[in-house]
Amino acid sequence: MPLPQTEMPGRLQAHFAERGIRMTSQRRAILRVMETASKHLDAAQILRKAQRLDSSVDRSTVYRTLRLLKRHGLIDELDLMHLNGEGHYYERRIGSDHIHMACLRCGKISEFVSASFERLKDQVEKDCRFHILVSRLEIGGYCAACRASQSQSAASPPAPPR
Amino acid sequence: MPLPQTEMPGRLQAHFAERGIRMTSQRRAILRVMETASKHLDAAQILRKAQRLDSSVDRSTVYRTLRLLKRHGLIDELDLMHLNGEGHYYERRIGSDHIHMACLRCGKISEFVSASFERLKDQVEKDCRFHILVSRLEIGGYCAACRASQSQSAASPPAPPR
DNA sequence: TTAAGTGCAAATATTTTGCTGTCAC
DNA sequence: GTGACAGCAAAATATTTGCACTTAA
Repeated sequence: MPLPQTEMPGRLQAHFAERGIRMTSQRRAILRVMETASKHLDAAQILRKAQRLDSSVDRSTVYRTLRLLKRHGLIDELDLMHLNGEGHYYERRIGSDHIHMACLRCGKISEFVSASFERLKDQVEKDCRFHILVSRLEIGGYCAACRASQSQSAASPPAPPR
Repeated sequence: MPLPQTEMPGRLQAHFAERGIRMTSQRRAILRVMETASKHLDAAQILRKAQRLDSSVDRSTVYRTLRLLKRHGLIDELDLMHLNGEGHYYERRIGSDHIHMACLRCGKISEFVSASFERLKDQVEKDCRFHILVSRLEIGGYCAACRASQSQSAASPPAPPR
């Protein structure tokens, strides 16, 4: 009886095993961090969290493992509009792609799943005869809350747009 | 008699004048580079080209000017799937957004304008009540040519997908 | 005149690499 | 046993900043 496709704990580790990729204590820690992360961690955060599980985890191992996960299409790399610095954020790839929206005023990141997005990608594949492996749609602007407060008051100091 | 809206040389400089932004010889050089660029320059390339027009242009001025242009929505910042290194690419914002597709095998960048993309953004604005200022859709995968050659021969050594 | 802009050098931030030793299989 | 993986330190890459001087408006 097949297990459900999404959110299964240990899915990343299972992937490694299936593909014959060697498992180490350090990788186990990093994979667990990625599996249990609620959202959008950058390399430094992943390092810190992984070190709590295995204090020997080194920064370079984090980068090497992230590269491995990326190459295998198991995680996605995001910019989130570079709201803080020039680094990248990572998230597990689960199910269908979603759009990331970053509020340039309050910094909130929201996500949006849209059938139109899937259709758009299908159109690209067909019209451009391009085989899509990764796709990233990131949007910057003002979220509903900030639009409201912005139009009413110039009182609360907005975070400067980058 | 009004000049055409697109591709008008000096358009960026005109923008600066309209908005009362101070013009300097260095900025003039950088703006000219952005205006005449065929495509997708990174900061180092912009620096080199600008220095040919005004040898005094410094790297920091390039970064400062790019930030200014970004803030004013006159250029877009791209990753192009980080095919070479972690830097960014810049292009003038002209007319409607386009999708960037990066071939992970041959490195070719292609572009695609799609009405569906515009509709998708409209949907996001409405459904999420989010006011979009910038959007970036980048796709990585295999272009038509590489799909063809890849399925037939393992002869030509593919550029490794990072 | 003077606020804004600049070059220069140094700092910061992020990611990668070389090397040598270790460990999973 | 051995090839893949690890830590460590140092390098490479990309971008930003502090400061004193210059310049556009």
